[in-house]
Amino acid sequence: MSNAKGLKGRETRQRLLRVAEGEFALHGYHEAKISEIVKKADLTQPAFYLYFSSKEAIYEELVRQFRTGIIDLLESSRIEPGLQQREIAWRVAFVLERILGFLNDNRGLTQIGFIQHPEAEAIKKTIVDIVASNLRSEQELGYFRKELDMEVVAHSLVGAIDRLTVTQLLTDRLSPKEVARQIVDLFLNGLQIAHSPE
Amino acid sequence: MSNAKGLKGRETRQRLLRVAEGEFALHGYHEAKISEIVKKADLTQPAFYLYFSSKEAIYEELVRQFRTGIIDLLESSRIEPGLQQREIAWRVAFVLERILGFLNDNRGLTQIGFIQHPEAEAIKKTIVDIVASNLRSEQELGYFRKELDMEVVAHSLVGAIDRLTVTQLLTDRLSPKEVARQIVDLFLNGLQIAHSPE
Amino acid sequence: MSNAKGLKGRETRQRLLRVAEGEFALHGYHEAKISEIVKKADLTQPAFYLYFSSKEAIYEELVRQFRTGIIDLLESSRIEPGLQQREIAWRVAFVLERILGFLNDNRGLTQIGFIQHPEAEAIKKTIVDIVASNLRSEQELGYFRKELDMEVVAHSLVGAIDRLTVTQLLTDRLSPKEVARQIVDLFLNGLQIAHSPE
Amino acid sequence: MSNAKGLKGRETRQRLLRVAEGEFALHGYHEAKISEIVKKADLTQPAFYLYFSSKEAIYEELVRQFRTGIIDLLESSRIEPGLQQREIAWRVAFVLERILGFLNDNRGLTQIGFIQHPEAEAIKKTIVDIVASNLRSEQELGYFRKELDMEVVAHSLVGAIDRLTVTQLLTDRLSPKEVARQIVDLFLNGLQIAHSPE
DNA sequence: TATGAATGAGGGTTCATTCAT
DNA sequence: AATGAATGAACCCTCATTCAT
Repeated sequence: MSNAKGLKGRETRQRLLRVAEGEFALHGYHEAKISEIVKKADLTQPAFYLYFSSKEAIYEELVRQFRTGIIDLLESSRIEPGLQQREIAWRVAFVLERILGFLNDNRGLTQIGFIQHPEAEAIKKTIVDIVASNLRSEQELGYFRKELDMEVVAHSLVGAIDRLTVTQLLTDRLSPKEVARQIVDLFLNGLQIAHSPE
Repeated sequence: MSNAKGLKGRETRQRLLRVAEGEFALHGYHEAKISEIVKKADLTQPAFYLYFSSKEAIYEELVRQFRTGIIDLLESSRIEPGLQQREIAWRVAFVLERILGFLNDNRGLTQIGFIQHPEAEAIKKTIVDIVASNLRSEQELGYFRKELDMEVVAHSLVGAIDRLTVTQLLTDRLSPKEVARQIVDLFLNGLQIAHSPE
Repeated sequence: MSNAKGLKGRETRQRLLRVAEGEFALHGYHEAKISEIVKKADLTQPAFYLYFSSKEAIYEELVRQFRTGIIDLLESSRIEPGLQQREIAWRVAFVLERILGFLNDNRGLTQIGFIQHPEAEAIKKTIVDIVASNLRSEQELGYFRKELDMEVVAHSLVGAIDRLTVTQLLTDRLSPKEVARQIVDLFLNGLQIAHSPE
Repeated sequence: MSNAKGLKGRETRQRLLRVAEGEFALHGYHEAKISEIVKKADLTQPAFYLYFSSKEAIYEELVRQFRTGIIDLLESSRIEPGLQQREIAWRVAFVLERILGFLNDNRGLTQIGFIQHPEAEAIKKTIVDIVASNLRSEQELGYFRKELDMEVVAHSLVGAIDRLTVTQLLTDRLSPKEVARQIVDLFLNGLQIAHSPE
């Protein structure tokens, strides 16, 4: 329950977090068992409660780790104004790649905080807000079509990220860079062949 | 376990299914309690087992209802070839609207079979396959850009549907028709203002 | 609960008894399920209670059938006095064969009333009493050795019958006649080669 | 499930085994309740599952204890060849007394493993095999009558042991020694007064 | 004579959590 | 910093039995 200051204590705590991450990611909150976590961490059940006050507490801590990570990333990725039209694609792709890279590098946390936890909804909402705000800036600068509702677009983007993360990234089918490229191409240019509006 | 033939039996069974749908949708599989389901259905626990062999069995039946519904819908929505370029948007929007309408009309089932059940992943994959196959037909007919990987596009589309369903549809913010319109506009035309390719 | 007088009723009752005999014999009292009995008798559960007041009631009735049968048999088999020494073996073998024949012809009842029911102990005790009484008569007439405790002998005899019934009779390895012959030979003459007591 | 290593744990485990032995012996498998066992062992139900994985598991362990005990006893009791005719009776009586002593000293286990468990049949078969093999040796050495089927004799002997254990031993009517003496006398010499075969 | 529908009572088992050391 | 031992609180499920028709 205390943050146990000694070195050994800190290590044990980390071990529990890492094992728990794996178990939660794999089985979900309910099917993940404290008994299994401590066994894999080479500890007894009471020891668990030396470091975390409850099963929920460690789960929440993992969610917090995810949220902090992703939010920090997004905050530091605001696209500065004043870009040229053609630079935008590059810039957006770059930000997207960083996000996907983060998800890819933190698969357990992603599974927990981006997919299964009830709060995933809230986290996604936060992302959507940031993205939508970015998009609106560009829109006002005349880069994007005026008639689009940028909140809907942002939700769609997050949806695409979600699905492609689960099906391509976490299954090692595509790299973050490749996924980013395809999303950007699709979202910027759409499906249809541009028909010269004469 | 048996399908109890009389009229009353059938009604009771339906009542259990409807109540269970609500409970599972609201609380998820584990937090949903048989005791609560039967209480809301005005029955005792043993009565439950007259109609379903286990908690899992009724959950699976609900998932099956969802899958059957959505798959049937998709199968009957294949876009026939030979459309004009500008008809496509209409047609796609129409199909999309039907899908969103189904999700909207079956909120409990959607929550269970499209979001929370492990098999949701498989169901989405099936949808993706059908959609991708449709898209590739159009692509070969020259309507869509050759350089797009239609599987990735299909995943993105499903992701967008997923997110917009949860955030707009199930929260009564937008109607199926409106969501469909926006998705189609975004996916067909993209974000950027078409720059006349001189 | 009533003895249901009509013909059809009597038939149904018999069917239930026969099916129950099989189920109880095969699975024992607790593992035998009313649901299974009625299913095999092509009836519904409430119908069962038209003929028997409870699960225990039908079980007891079967035990009663067994006890009545075997006791009647024994009562009618008292060995009349005045036999010659060498006739005794024949006579005893005959009685034994009848008993074994009864057990063999009523396998289900035997399993229930002779092996598994708590009252089997009492039934065996009754048999032992009758047999011991018979044996003591012969003993007093000078046919059997004076130093033997006939109650112990009777218990041993019943034990032999028990085991040989289960292992030889009910498995169709030996016939009642053959089992009777061997038991009589063993119990009358013993294992050892008679050493002429010079 | 685990063998809980500390001293206290081992004691608790033994307590559970002893209490369970009594309950199973008295009521049989189905009527014996875990709730009653733990109450008599001064524990709560979950504690039971610290030591045994299920109700069946502890029952099986008791059966195993019985089987191991009796088989070990029998294995160490093979009658060595080369005995004089008149020593045989002594020797057989001694072995029998040991067996009956074991049954007498382990009444709960005997009830469970020798009487009520389905496997009792198999255990008895094992005993019969060992006994029959012993008997056949003596028979070949000319001590016992050639015309006897020793398997049948062995079954009869086990039957006698069974019945006399239940009716005399477990009811404190006769001692193991006395029961052994009577069985040996009966089985070796038979009922009839040896008629000098002149 | 029989059935469709339902229930009361109880049983085994699991799991997060705590006490005492 | 950690463990052996134990528990409170639930939950799913089964089965004999009954009600109403």
